[in-house]
This record gives sequence, C-alpha cells and structure tokens, in this order.
Amino acid sequence: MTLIKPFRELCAEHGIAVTHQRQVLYEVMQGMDGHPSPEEIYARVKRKIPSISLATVYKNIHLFVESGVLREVSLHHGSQRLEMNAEEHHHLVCSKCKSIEDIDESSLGALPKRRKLADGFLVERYSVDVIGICAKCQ
Amino acid sequence: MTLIKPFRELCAEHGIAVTHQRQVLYEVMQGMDGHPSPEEIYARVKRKIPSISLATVYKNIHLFVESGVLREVSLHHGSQRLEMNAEEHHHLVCSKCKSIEDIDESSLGALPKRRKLADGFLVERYSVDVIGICAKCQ
DNA sequence: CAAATAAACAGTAATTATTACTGTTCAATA
DNA sequence: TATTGAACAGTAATAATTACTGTTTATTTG
Repeated sequence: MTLIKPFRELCAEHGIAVTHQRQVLYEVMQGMDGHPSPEEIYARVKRKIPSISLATVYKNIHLFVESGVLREVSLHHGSQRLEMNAEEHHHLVCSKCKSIEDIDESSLGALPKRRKLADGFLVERYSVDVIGICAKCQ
Repeated sequence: MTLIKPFRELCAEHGIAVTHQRQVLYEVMQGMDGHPSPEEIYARVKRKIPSISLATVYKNIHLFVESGVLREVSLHHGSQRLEMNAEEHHHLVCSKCKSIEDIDESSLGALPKRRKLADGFLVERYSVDVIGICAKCQ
C-alpha cells in the first residue's frame, strides 16, 4: 500500500494554491508511468475534465516543476544545442537559469565502470549533468 | 598549435560528401564555443555565405550529428517530458530511437562524492544519462 | 452578507523551432 | 559533354509552447 500524501498537503509544502484542475492534473499524472509529454497528459486529463484547456495543463505542469512538486526528465529540452567542446566532459546545469558549463571528465571524479546495466543495452558513454544553482543565481 | 584534421578527411571517415556549405558550416562551428543553437550558427554562417538557407544549416547539423562528426548537448531536446518515477534514478537513453528507460541509482554504481566542482556552483544532484543502443535498435 | 480583488481558467492567437516540399544548381561520372 | 542524383535556396507547413483576453472562481474586506 503506497502512502499517498494528500494533494492539499503537498501544495502547502510547496507554497502553491490548490485548485480542482491542479488536483485532477496531479492525480492523472501519478497514474501515468514513463515520461509523458504535456500533450499526452492533456489527453488524459481531458477525459476527467473535458473543458480543461491545453494552456492550463502547460501552465500547471510548469508550476509543479518550478515549485518542486515534480521533475522534468531533462533541463535541456527546448531548442537543440551543439557541443563544441571535443574533449570528454560533462555539464554543470543551473536549475534556475538553465545555463550550461562544461567540466572535464577528470574533475568530476571516477564514474562507475561500464557494465551490464540492462538486458541488451549496449553502453556507449555516460553523460552527467551536475544540477544545481550557479553562482549568479544564488 | 592545434592540429586540425582537414574537413575532407573527416567527411571521408564518417562517410559523408564534402560540399562548400558543409565545409564553411563546420569551420564556423569550430570557431564558436559554448553550446550554440542552430539559429546562432545560422547567423554566423550567413556572414560567410549570405545566400545560405536556414534549412540547409538544420539539415547539415543533423547530418553531422547522425554521422558522428559532432555531438549535441543532450539527446533530450525537443518536447518536454515529465518524470513520473519518484525514486532517485537515472536514464538509459538510446542514441538511435531516443527511448528512455529508468535505472535506479543503486544499479548504476557509486557516483563520485559531491564536492566543490566550480566556483560557487551549489550542487543539488546528479543526473546521469547512460547513452548507448537499446536492444530493439541493435 | 455583499462588493472588491486577485488568481486561475478556457479559448484562441501568436511565436518559436523544426521539418517538408519544390524547383534549381552543382558535381561527379559515363 | 550529356546524364543523374545529391545538395541547395526559398518558402510553406507543422509541432511545441507561450501570450493574450475576457470570464469564472475563491478569498478578503467593508
């Protein structure tokens, strides 16, 4: 039996107001697994609240992410960025301003050895995002 | 003095044809640092080849990435994805089909200790993409 | 309790990023 | 030199997201 914290409580903790749309949105999302897109979430929520607007879904997903109620798969979504640093390296990513700074592989420390991680998945390389707050944003 | 491998040679290695546009595009990109977007690259290339089309820039960036001439910052660009797995985990990302599978933190192995990584960057967490080829794509 | 106020909402327009399409040019080869 | 396919420029179309506008809702205050 999973202990599900009441939504109202979750909102209080993260300092956001409770609305009907947000509650349903949150519950529907909890019922999905994997890594759904806003459109996919919208399609599901629409079954419960047919009048809901796509814009509301976007706005509230954004609000949930901002307030820390849930996470996005990657901070790098949006437009494509090309990597001009040919050295093996990783990234410091600011969760506020989304800025990206390179850190070279060695300065990160030893990464786990590449081994069998999943059935048949052929590992090429690791890409590590160190997520946090950059100097400017603090 | 950096040894720059001639572009023709690079193309031969990666099995793509040499054209004037590609050569200039590549050289301009080498002269940029950080993590430029296609639009930013386009703006620069336009100074050398004013008649170049944005579509050509996109197509050739895509070709470079596909053929391994250069890399993109993240395989997760595009539409936003939400994380429904509340456990601490990381991702197996297929470089062909871009599919994402979760692996929990423990199965990855010990990550380096969080320590001072850069001036004033406050580390919150690590997000690791294990990049490779999934079973289906092999 | 009623009026005022602000936040949230639905619906839609606009913007941004990217891809698709079409006719033309180019480059290698027969 | 004629042929042929890939690459190109220019533009239309699509996808993802955000902005905008008028309405509804919830809360606070007189």
